[in-house]
Amino acid sequence: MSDTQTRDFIRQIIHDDLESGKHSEIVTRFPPEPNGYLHIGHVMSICLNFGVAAETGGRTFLRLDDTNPGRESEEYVDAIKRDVHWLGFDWEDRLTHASDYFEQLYDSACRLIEMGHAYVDSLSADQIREYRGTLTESGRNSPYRDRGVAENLDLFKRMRAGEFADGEHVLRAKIDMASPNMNLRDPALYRIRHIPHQNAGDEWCIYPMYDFAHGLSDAYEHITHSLCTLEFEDHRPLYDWFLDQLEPAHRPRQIEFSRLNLAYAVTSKRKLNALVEEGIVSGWDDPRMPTIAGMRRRGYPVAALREFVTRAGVTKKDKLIEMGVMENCVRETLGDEAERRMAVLKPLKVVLTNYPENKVEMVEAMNHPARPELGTRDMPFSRQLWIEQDDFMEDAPRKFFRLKPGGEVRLRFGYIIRCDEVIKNAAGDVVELRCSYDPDTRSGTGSSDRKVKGTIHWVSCEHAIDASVRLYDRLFTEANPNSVSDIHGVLYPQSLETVNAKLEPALQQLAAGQAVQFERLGYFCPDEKDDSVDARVINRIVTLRDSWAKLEKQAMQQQV
RNA sequence: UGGGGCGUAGCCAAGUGGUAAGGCAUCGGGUUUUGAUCCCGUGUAUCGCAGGUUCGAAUCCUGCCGCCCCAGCCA
Repeated sequence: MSDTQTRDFIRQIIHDDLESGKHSEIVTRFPPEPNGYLHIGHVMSICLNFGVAAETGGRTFLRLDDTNPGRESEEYVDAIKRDVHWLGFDWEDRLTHASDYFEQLYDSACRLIEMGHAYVDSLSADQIREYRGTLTESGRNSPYRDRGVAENLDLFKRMRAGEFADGEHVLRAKIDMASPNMNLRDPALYRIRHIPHQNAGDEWCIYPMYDFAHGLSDAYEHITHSLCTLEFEDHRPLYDWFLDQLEPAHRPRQIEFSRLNLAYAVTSKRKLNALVEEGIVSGWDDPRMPTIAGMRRRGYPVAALREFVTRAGVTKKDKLIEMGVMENCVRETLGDEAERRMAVLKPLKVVLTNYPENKVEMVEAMNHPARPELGTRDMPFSRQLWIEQDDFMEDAPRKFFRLKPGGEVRLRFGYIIRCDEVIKNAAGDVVELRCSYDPDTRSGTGSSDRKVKGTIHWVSCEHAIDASVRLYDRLFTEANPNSVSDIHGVLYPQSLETVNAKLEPALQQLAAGQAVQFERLGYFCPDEKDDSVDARVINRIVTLRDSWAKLEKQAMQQQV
């Protein structure tokens, strides 16, 4: 990053620390708890932590913050590693766990006891809550607060040895029960949990709390800048308190930034988990989920995600970013990269009455209008074609320049056709169009320059491939579902629509994870789990921008 | 009614005492065999409000208002 560019406030601090010589190398860490899948909010943190280190030639640790074995699991550890890698970041040999430091943490706790800064409390959880006071009233000292050093040390050792049941005792820091900052009212340091740990096995039955473990882990790893979200801001005095008391060789600095919230998406782990548990979505990687796994399966490119968090910025202001920003990032990267193909999502049959019965000709179609080097492909053209239902309207408004009775339209890369007859079923639905084509208008030939207002996409019936296409939309009707206590009331029932689509033959070769643009519709890619050569299952990543749909919507609103 | 943080256009966001960048959205227009892309143009922002300091304030001071976070043996 050049000096003339503006830096966010964290990069500014880091820049200053390098310039002043406070640090010669920047070391950061991304510290997820393995109790759920990573989501869009984590993308921000990952890009920030790995980004600032990479930009300054520093290093970043991927540290699994696994201090609460009751809700952590191997599955989440694996998913986290996969997701960070997929985003393009490499921790090399710096994959660590808070649990790697349990022994050192235990020693530090003993030292705190020896210094008279920690004690074993034997109050119950409920009693501790009572003694803590409220936001406006100070707390009271526990009757066990003045136990002697020897007794505390003995009890703590016996806690570790497994002599007590869960909840019988807890190790607490001795700070200030009258502090206006609740975090300083003798916070818990260790609790007893007789359950095995995903990484440490059953070596321990006492586990450190986040506040105690986090800052010290940062110190052990020589982290220079410990970046976290705003809700930890009033933990910083506690973070610093541990460093002040224990004086580790390296002193990290905690800096807080605001979380990134995406409109119409939840990032609360509890709510994400509920969506999965209750079967509202198919899993953590459901393409509608704002999880990294979900977005990957949906087909969002890494470059788009990284661009998105860059556009969101790093500040301390609460933010709720419009879905359109994300969609645009996806469109921009895919617009450049994705080859074009044709597919019909909601088919309507067109018969070209003046086209020979058994004739098939190949028309040449460009793979990318702005990148001729990507070449062309041949598409079969024949008497019976599928077109999009939305591309025909019986009583069309003046500005509708697609097919209408008596009207003309160009078939992309093919001929101009005219709609002569509309066939309906008994219910009055349009089931087929009889059209005639103009043989002089074949695309690319000398006489093909006759102009018509509209161009529509099509697929030859005889050659079409059937596919199940999943059309995704937002999961919620509420812009900020994070703020809603019961998400069930704000679920969007149409978040998934599956259609039986018709694909052009070249799509047979579409590989897993390969995104293409279906012309005039949007960007699509095969589903990484459900797609197969025999039964294609394709996800819609995002629609194309659609100014016609916008006009229609405005017209509707004006009528109301 | 304790403590901490934040308030610049619809959504993000620069700006750090010298007269409000940029992006996305919006709205016009042009090009176009994707109503896409691309290209042009488009914003009376009382810089949360009110006072004060100053030749000069989004930037400094005071008071107020609004929003977010904290009373887990969660992170």
